[in-house]
Amino acid sequence: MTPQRKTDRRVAYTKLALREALVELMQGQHISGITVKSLCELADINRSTFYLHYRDQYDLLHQIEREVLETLGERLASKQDATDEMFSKGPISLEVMTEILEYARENAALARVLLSENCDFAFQQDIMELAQVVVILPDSSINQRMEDYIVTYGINGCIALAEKWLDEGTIEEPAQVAQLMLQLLYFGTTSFTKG
Amino acid sequence: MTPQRKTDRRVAYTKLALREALVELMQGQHISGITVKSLCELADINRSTFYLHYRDQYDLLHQIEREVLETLGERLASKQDATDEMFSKGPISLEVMTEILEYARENAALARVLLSENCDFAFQQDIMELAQVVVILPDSSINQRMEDYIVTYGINGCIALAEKWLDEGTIEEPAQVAQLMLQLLYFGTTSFTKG
DNA sequence: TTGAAATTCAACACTATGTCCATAAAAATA
DNA sequence: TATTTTTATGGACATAGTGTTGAATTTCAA
Repeated sequence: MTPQRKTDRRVAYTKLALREALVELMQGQHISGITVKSLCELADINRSTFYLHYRDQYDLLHQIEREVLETLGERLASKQDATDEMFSKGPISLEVMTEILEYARENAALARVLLSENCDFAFQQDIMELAQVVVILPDSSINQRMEDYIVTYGINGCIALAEKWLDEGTIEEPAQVAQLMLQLLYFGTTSFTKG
Repeated sequence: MTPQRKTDRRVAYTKLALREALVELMQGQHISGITVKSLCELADINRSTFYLHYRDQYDLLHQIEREVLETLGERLASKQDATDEMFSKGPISLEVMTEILEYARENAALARVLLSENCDFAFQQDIMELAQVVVILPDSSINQRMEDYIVTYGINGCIALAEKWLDEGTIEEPAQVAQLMLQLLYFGTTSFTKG
């Protein structure tokens, strides 16, 4: 009987080292420009060992992405339960957006890389889907095409804002940034204009 | 006396062929994953000839980018003269935004590639700087950090919207899309809500 | 038509790839 | 602790792209 084999310490270390190496290298270049050799040299892992676990650098990246989404999903689940009663199908709540930004801050280096242009996967969309972002108010009078444009606008604006926030060291509090995002999303820039 | 040597037809053809090959390949993959060899095979140009004109694939891309910015800049110059009197330092005008989108539509394949994630250069920022985007109204009461966040949000939202518009075949008219962008920028999503 | 310029072609050393196998090291288990 | 299983290492291999070179060829402009 082999009751769910525990993960070998060596495997755990190998994966951890390669993960950290990838995040470090992706701070400076796009995933498709990163060689398996450079990854292994930085991680001090034999190149043969790499191929024992991953197909290529994309495979490694995707596995990291999957893990992040899973972890974040679990964190959001509890928060969303609380707000589901109020907004069964409404715009994203301040609580959920704040929770996402708090998670991003706690894993800043990783989050920066995954949101950056050095990441080829459509990771951003996944995050926002996870957050059940419904940008448009339910009683809108516009058609589907317009709505899609507006969602695209809002999601990408928020992601770019988050990336800038991370790049500059997350000076503001997550709740503050979440507040800014939602205000921009719903009321635009003129809501910041001096009366 | 060599009075501005005319460009050799052969050189012109070589550059054109390589340009088109790059745009085609970049529809499917990131610039850093494109090999010089594949470029030359698609363009049916000898690899030695490539190196006669460009250092690598990035060099080729940057030259294209420079050319596009120059051409667009000239087109915007005339439009901006007209609006400069009204908004010496205000938000981007509907005319300028429309002009940008018209140019993008006329060069859709190229524009899609340059705005996509397959392009590593910060091409988007350059375009918006060229358009002298001032997102915030001049009499705003917020500080510099907030203003920067808001500009980032707006620019990236607009670019993502434009990219989607291009990807789907530029069904709407440029003026229509420009109108949508400015409304989102200034008044947010709630301005689309049914009264 | 002729000289100049651009392109082609073959060859070069160099580097990364993905795979393989034998060996060594470490972990899990009896 | 001793043994077995698993994992990591190191070397070798053919393959493919890189950037450069020099000679031959083609095309252009005048």
